Amino acid sequence: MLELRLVQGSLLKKVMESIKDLVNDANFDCSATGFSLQAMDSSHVALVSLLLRSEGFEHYRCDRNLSMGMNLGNMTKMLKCAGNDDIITIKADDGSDTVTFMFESPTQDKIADFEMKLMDIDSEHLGIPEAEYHAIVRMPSSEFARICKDLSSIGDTVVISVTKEGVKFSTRGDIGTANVVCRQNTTVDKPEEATIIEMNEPVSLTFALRYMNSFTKASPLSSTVTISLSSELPVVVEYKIAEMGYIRFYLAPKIEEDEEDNKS
Amino acid sequence: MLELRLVQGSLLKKVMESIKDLVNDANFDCSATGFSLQAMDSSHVALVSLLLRSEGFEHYRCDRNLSMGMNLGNMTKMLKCAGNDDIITIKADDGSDTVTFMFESPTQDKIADFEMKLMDIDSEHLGIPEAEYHAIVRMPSSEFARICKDLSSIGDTVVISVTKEGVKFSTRGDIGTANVVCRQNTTVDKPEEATIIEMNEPVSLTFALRYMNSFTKASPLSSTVTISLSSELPVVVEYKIAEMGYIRFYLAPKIEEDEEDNKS
DNA sequence: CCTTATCGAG
DNA sequence: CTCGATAAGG
Repeated sequence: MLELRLVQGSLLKKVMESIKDLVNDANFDCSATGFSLQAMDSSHVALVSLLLRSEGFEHYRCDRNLSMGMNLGNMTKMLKCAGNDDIITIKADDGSDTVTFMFESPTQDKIADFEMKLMDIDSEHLGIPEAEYHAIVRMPSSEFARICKDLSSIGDTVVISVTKEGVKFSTRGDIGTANVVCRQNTTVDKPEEATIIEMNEPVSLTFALRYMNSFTKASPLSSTVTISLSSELPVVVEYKIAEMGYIRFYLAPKIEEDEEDNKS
Repeated sequence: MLELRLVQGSLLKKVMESIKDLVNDANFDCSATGFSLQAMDSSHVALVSLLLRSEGFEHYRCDRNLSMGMNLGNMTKMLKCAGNDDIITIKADDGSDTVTFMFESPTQDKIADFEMKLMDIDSEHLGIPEAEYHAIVRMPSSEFARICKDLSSIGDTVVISVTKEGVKFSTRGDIGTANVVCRQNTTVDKPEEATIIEMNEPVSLTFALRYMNSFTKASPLSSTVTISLSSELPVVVEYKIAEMGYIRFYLAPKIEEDEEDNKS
């Protein structure tokens, strides 16, 4: 028996909006710890890792670990039927091949339940080792989204280079080149507007903008984004989910032929 | 000679927006009582009935009964040329095969007239008998619209079931099922937010969501909608038009094979 | 937060 | 051309 009651239902709606374009089907894993998902994108290039901790739910009952295979498109359709300030409850009976989403309007006058078929999905659950990163950049999520969108109108890939002074996003395309530099800046009115760079070692890595632009769909979940970079490691783009956990996107850097001199 | 002056011209614009997708051509009937229309939708499944009483017009002159066949698409095009707070006057000379729409801006700085050709349309004017309904539900029109839209992302038909406690809207589709229950609720701040159920007998009927979603295009005309249901009778979905009349949509229930036991 | 208007995609 | 999604206003 599973029953998870999330008062701020819009969180789940936003989570789905941010991964449904990347992943078609995935297993949601439910344990005493929380509600989580780990999945490769459909072209097996990027990885999504979601955690919603049990403490973030108003009510969290999960009698035994459960892995529920869902079609994220269908799940998104159903969640779109929830109002933005509805309370969402996820329910599943043991051994059932369906999951039920219940939406309660704030006034309790309207109660909806949507039942969705579950599916069997093979998935290797990858252990993701904690790693030391050469550089960690924290910046406003909207600014990162804007930069990725802007650069993708010029080129297909972005080179992210971090030095003590700042982080540079560069691209190159048929019509020209573009560089956007964000200086470290901690002297802002609001902490979420800061750009903070923790750097042990300069790093410069190339990524496909197509994926970056997918990741930025999670921007509504958090006002800041954290980008963790190490040479030869996948970049981690993380959006914290207030009081609950995070959504993290992993993407391997491109090894560019004309950047051999970046290798040490 | 016909001359109808409607100060709140936006009413007529909204009326046209709410029926132009359902009906292509129709006769507008003009008498001392008012300006009215009755028409089957193009697939002869639903029926629209509009009444704008003469008292609702600032000036209403209709020397003799007149039936004017109009192409509603063309009429809508012309009405779109009226500002939302323009005064609209409908004019027709006796025996003329045209109708003129005159739009006056509130400041009288701009006066437009659009002349449209009339057409001959056969139409059996159906007498719609007043009926006793098993159940009448009044609820916010926006809520009804939202429910029909949400359910149509899951299935094609909606089962509307009324009990004393509330009204339930249900559907079923490939990806799962959905039920939305609205409880009777009269204790709200504003009367137009209430959900009121008058029920003589429980009723459960099935309708095509495609038509329901067409009907809800009339939501801007009224903050509440009234749904009148009886087994074996067409449902009536009514939007009152303040001070003037109503627009009513009639739709026959589907007789579902697997619901034979609903028949008494 | 809901409604409406404008824009972009299929 | 219709629709959905987004952005602005109430």
